Amino acid sequence: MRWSRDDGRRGYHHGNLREALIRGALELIADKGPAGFTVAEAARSAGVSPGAPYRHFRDRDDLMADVAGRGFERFTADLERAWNEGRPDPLRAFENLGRAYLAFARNEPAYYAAMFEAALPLKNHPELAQAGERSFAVLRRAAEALSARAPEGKRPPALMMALHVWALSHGIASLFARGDAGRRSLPMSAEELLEAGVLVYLEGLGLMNGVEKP
Amino acid sequence: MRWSRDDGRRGYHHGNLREALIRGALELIADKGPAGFTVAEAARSAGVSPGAPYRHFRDRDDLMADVAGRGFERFTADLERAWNEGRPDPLRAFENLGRAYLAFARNEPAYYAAMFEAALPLKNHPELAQAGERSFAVLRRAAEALSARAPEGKRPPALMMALHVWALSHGIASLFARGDAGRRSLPMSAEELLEAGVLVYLEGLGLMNGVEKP
DNA sequence: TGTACATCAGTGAACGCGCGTTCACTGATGTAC
DNA sequence: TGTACATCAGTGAACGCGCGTTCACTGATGTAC
Repeated sequence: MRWSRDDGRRGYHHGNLREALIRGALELIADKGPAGFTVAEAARSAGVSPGAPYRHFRDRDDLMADVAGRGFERFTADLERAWNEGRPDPLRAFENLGRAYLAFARNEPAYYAAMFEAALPLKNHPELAQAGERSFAVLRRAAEALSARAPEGKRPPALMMALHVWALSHGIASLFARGDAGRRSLPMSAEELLEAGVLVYLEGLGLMNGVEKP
Repeated sequence: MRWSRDDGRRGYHHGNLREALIRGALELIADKGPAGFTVAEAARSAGVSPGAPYRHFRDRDDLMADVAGRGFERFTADLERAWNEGRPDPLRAFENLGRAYLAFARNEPAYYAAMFEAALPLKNHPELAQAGERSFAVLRRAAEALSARAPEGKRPPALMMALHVWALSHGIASLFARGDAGRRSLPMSAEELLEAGVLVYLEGLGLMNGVEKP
């Protein structure tokens, strides 16, 4: 079965309007935030009439949710790649995970904003809530692997660890690493701040025994 | 000098239109977020014509910045009160500070959103940036007092501590304690999550020596 | 290979709406004498 | 105490604008025969 010709030429009419709208939406969100994105302008940026998007999306929220969902998919993939199943060892893999989190927030501010600042009613978008949980699951699995380094009986709860690291990462990302005008300045890089925080936290959990301190 | 009569009756015309507009703006922001707030609706809620607000505020952003600035003032006051100059002891005072942070985010979601989600260009509102720094200064002073508990030479940098705690608090507040539909659910209270995280973090810094663990 | 038909992506005009902001005005209040 | 005047908060109508969404349509493409 073939969806398009082998030379990559687009299909009939506009072709990939759906994709073009998503790309346009991302640019708008990156420029003006989730609230500044409009269907009309996304249509314009795709060179299409204002009614055309409604062939592909029920309404504005539907388009927004699609963007956020794709964001979570990419986010999950990035986090998985960074965690790399705990290689070379859980601690370093965990640090890579943190860096990947901030890198995503920094490099994909539009996706990040759609995912966390669009305030989409999760009840109306269960598939979006699930996509978000898949991202969190990576963090949680990593926390479990790290927790398992501790002697049995002294293992910190992985769910709590994952929540702490998520909150710290999100806090740093939204206070110091976002692209817009509301960003606060910082006397060090967001990545350094996060890495230092995570190391102190793991130390506090007793998970750094036998690891040289930087 | 008297601004109004002793019986509290408002002055001539509307009287405290400025205050009424701020109150209206807060309700709107609480309901629909900073992006959903409009000057027209704030005027309506104050029972006044749509042009009237422009006697008190240059434009929409000016009103928004005023709300955010007041938010920071209250926030600073709440944090100061919770810190209470480090009484009864720095550790407990620090925990009180964390609780006060979350309490503010939870009880004053409109102020909190205006302060952290309105994406006001801080360059155009230097007095707002300063108000934000005064809030942060409370955290920083508290971190300094805590850091001073460690033996000289082993004292962690207070600025870094303050940034970590701020980021963790903000992350928890915006992921789990905000009032709107985008909130994630949580298997424990946001307060418990923050307190546990801060304790682990302080333990990691070696600031919990001689303190009983819960 | 050619033709008739079905499909459906995109058109473009229109709808009702609410916004931010301006402006000449009005009228309640404060004040100088 | 009374009067004339200055002030300025709030009016209400208007502006230009852009939005989300609908709808009858058109025309390019795919497909059945």
